[in-house]
Amino acid sequence: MDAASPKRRTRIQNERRELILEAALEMFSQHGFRGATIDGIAEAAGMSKPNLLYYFRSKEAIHVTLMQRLLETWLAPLKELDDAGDPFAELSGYIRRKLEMARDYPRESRLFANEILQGAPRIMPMIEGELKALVDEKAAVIKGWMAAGRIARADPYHLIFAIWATTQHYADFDVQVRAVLGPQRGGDGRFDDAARFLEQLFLNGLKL
Amino acid sequence: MDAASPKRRTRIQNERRELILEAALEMFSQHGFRGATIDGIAEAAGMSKPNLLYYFRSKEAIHVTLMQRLLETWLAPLKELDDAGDPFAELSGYIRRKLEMARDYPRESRLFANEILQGAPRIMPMIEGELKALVDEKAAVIKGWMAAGRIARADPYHLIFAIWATTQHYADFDVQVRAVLGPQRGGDGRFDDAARFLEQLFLNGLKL
DNA sequence: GCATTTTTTGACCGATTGGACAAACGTTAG
DNA sequence: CTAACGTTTGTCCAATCGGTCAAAAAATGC
Repeated sequence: MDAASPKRRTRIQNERRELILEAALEMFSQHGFRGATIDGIAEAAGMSKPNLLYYFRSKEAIHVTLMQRLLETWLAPLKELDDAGDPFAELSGYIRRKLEMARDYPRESRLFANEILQGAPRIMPMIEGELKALVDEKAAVIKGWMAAGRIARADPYHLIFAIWATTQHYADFDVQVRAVLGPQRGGDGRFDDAARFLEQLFLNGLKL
Repeated sequence: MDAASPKRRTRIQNERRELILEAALEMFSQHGFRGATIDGIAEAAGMSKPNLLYYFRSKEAIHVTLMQRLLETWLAPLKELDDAGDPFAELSGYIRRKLEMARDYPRESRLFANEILQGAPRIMPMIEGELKALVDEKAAVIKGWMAAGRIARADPYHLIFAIWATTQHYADFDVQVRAVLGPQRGGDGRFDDAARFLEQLFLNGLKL
């Protein structure tokens, strides 16, 4: 069986595949799936198009590999939300981790945003599967905190959406954020300002 | 002078241009600028490609027209924020209007999101001009409310970003929201649930 | 060393892209 | 009715798209 056999890869294969995925992340996150081209990715990766297609059989194969990796990174911060911890500390930590991801991995955030914007044609199963399951689980945790009177009552799903939206905004809408804040305030400090604001908004908003 | 002359248009020209813009909104918002094709837009508008190019000289001309219209609609809700009104009522009204726009004009929201995601290559001047000026003005209004001790102190720019992010999320990430909420909770009621949650979050978050 | 396997490339393919053009077709004012 | 103008289309174009293929070049195992 070919398909089931574990893929043995040479040193060069590992290196070149990383190069390609790095270049593809740049292109897909900026232009979307249809907007990105194999020629463009190949050029950015410093190799010829047939050479790229020697390592990935198609454009979609690159995208699939990228999305699979992405989702693991993506779900990690929410997985850390701990039932047994202090609700405010847990939520505060989650917001901080998500904001750090927007700061350190903006291209991954935009890649994800592009896919969802286009109707999630290639990752719908993962959204309805893994992601929904995890959100259901953590929403129940938050609901537990509310029922125990430890934080104010609010819809836990929409709370999670709000955390996603506000944090990812600083990656997905980065050029707008920087343009509106101007040269001074739009500098490196903008993430610290955002962290302070979001901490206040969510923690105050959930006070009893 | 040709460029400066006011464009006189026949009845048919007005009708067909509207048809094209409607079809283009659908395509651009789903696939981005590069991902959308003239052939696709023409087919969706029910006409041949050369016929479409009789009404718009190029793909970019359609996009520019669409973006110009969009920005007016886009800035309207924030423009209504009234210095003289009650701060909580004003902010609450602004959130409600933005959420209604996400519900009623999701394609416009996604068109805007696509453009910003790609680095705003075609509307950067408007972002740095009109949009920044309006945000500066309204941020000053909010700052005034804070200085007067009418709402809690917080960064007004990041407050506006947070309102944008949370409301537009329900248009831009609609498929994800619906998938996570599931068939029952993801129905028509999701916008009412979102409205209730955001009202609580922001108003509680800004209480003194 | 040599034979085998892996890697790289130039040339090429059919399909699609954005757009040009002239000819044909409709509409309408006089 | 007819001339002028507005509208529509079929055909064509060069460029680019995703992808193939055979052959050359480089690395590797012995």
